[in-house]
Amino acid sequence: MTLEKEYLDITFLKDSGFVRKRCVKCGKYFWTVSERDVCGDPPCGGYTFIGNSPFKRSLELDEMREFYLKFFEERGHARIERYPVVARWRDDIYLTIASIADFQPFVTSGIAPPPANPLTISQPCIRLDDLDSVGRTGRHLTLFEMMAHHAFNFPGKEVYWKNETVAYCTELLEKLGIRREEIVYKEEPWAGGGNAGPCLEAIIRGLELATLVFMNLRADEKGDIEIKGERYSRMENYIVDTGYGLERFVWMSKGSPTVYDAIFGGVLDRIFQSSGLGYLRGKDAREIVAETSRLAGMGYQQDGINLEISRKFGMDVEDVKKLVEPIAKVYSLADHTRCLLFMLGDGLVPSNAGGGYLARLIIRRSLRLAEELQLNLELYDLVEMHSKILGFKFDVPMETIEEILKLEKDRFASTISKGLRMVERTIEKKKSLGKDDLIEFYDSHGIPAEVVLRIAEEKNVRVDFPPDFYSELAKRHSKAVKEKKEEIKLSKSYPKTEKLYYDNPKLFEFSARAIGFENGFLILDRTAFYPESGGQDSDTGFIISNGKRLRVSYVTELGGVVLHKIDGSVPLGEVKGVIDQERRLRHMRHHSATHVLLYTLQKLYGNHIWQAGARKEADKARLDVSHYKKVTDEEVREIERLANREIFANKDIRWFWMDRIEAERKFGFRLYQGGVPPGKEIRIVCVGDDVQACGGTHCSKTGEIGFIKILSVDSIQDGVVRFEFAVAEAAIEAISKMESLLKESSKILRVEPQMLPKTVERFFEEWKEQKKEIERLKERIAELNGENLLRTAEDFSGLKVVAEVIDADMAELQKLADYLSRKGALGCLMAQGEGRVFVVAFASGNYDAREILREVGKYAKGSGGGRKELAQGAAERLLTRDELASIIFEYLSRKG
RNA sequence: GGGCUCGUAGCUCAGUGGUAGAGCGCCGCCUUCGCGAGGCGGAGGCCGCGGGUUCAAAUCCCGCCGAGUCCA
Repeated sequence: MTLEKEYLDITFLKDSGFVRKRCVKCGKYFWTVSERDVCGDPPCGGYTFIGNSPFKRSLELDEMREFYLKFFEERGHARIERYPVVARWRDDIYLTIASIADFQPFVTSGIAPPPANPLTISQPCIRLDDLDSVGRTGRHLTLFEMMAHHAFNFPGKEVYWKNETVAYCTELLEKLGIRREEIVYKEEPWAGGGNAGPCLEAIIRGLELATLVFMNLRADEKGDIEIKGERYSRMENYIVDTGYGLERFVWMSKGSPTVYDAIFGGVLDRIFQSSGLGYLRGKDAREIVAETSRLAGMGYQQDGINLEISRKFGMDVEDVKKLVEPIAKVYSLADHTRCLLFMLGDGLVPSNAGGGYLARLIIRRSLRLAEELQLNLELYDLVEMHSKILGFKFDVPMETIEEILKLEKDRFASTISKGLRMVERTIEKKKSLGKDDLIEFYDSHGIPAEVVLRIAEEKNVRVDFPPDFYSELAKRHSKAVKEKKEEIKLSKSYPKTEKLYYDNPKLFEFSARAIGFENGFLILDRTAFYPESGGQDSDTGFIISNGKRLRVSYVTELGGVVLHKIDGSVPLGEVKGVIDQERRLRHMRHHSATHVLLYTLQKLYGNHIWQAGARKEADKARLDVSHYKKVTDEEVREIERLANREIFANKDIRWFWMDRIEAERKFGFRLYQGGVPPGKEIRIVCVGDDVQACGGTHCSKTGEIGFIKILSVDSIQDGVVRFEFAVAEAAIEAISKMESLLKESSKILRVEPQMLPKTVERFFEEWKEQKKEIERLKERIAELNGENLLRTAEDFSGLKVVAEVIDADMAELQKLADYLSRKGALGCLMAQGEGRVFVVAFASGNYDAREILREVGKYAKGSGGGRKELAQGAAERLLTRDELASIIFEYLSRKG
């Protein structure tokens, strides 16, 4: 089955004079009221709006945004605030890539209701897939605002569907001054993120301004609809998912050469001025840039564009490049710095891994662009300018953004200078470079290939850029197959377990009915056992059934059903549950303390601090947070002090259920530190002044936490700091442990604990001093012994031959042998060691110490090796002096 | 989340199983009226930590800690 007939029942189109046609060039279907026979979507047509806008008047970003949102507000849509560009509510993407991403997965799947229905929003989105095209094509942006209206339809409760959507779009475009004859609706099935559906693209003068998706399919291996090679089946609910490109509307309204000229005016001026490229703003340059946009819009690649331009304007291709490339860099930089404003402003912290890497990637590209343009400004100056022009409010203050950018600049500079040294050394050593070197420099050390090539050229080493560089690189990163976690499967379906711990976390005994028992897991109708979730370890305890006590060792949850792991088996019927109170109380204290600590960190450092992970156990807890700097020891003490203040203030801890939309409106996204829970109602936990969505068990006053002790602070990756801490008894235990370490150590050194640092330092210094002294003495002993041995050495045709069994360790033997060989002697020494016999042999001239050692080894059952002058090894049997001597003389006479 | 690279003197780094090195910096002496430069000499190392293999490990293997980097 195909989606074809999905387009035929849009009566609005027919009623409004639109006719379905098949493009004579690409063969795809489109709707139009005009006589045209091509769809006009590149490459079946090109941009015809540059320098010739179909709009009534030109609009700025905020004018266009407001026009759009107001248009839909007036037509019954609720205006929704934008979501962050950092998609913390998703575990499958790092960045918000579309307006619909705001509502996935819970709203689109029907688990949670939409914040309003229908709604309209202008959602900033970041897409880095076409990073290389940004600045070059005239239309690609890393960050853009997707204006949208959404309607979520459920069986028996339809808001509106295809007709209304297309009607709205048509009306909106006409209100902006676009004549109906200009509008093309092209049929193009859409798929993405596990959903799909029919879609109409609104194309005006060659530019796709809007995409109207009618999402009514979900990915399904057994589905009967195939789109782009994947199979789908129909969903019960169906969603209007539109996307109107704010920047494209503004572009078209102005008819400027590129989208960048339309939206970055002031910033572009500033970059051109500060980089000495002002001359590229002339009229000729504008015409050439406009032409590159048209060509890129037609699908031409960079080389093709340059060639066409050179033909059309009668220029040399190299001259075209010299003109076009710097301009593309200016555009990219303007784009990237705006993207950074949103990334950093919404709290993304640069990192070497995870989502933060995307921020670092953009920062480093920007720094490189700035350098290539010899920009006389800091990145921050541009970011700040974007901020002032946009007038958006961000979570993270501009001072923090400035500091982050400064730190990242320094970091990048040190990486590059380290890299340059490394490349120079390698060239020095190898005198040549190959493909593998280039790949390793980039992949392991972050040095771009063009930088390596430049240095190689300076050093007069010829290196060719391997054509398969990127494919080779990709090969190195080919994905490893992910191991799937083993999941517990239940044979029957059970009603959701009633969770008693939500209301009363201090309920430690309860009665319930056993309604299932599978694979060692007991299922109850209600329970006070807390299943492992939200980073909090599960409870343990007992189930009492028919007077028998059965241990509960682990508790987990599967789709709302709580599973109790039981040693033994339980018959169905009435049971009593008893929870390990001490363990649970520790979990509760650690959980409440985690909230206190996070709150403290956010207060101290700012809103870029987000929970990046957490774990609460009985003995300790840990909290990972995003932060762009290392935390100093002084800061740790301050954090500890402030967190304990919150505890000593004995503030109330409260929890309640709340409508999620209301909660989001009231508290914002900062609620979702531990992730976004599903459902219409969410549980809100207030620990003092901290508010979070949380399903965990908590104390009723912060004072119950007792006190908090931070045990360690580590950086688990750039931009993520891990705090390990303990509270109350667990803290006392941890402190006792450290205390006993101190006591034990001071007992060994026989000093008071407060003297430990000084004493340890003294001992360490003395130890080093004495080690050196011993070394010197051994040297001296070796010399003295060596002199003696030389005096008693036997003579073999003028050669002094030494063969002795002495009392020494390996180090002494070696020094002795070294001395003797330097004096021109030859021979072998043996000494009884622990469990084996040490042997050294030494020689000079034509003789080889290794051969002597081998001869001795034959008799003494030993092995070893070394250099020609000095060899060492070990043997099983200690030989006598005479035995040794005869082996050596035999060797000497054989050698001649 | 996955891959790769690196932890050796204060700093930058050599060192492919056999006595731990270089350059810079530091200290002393010579030279100079003094400084710089030069010459000579010297101090400075748990070779990241813990196991293992081996007669022998900075070097090979495993684990941990730390730093860097690329990809998603």
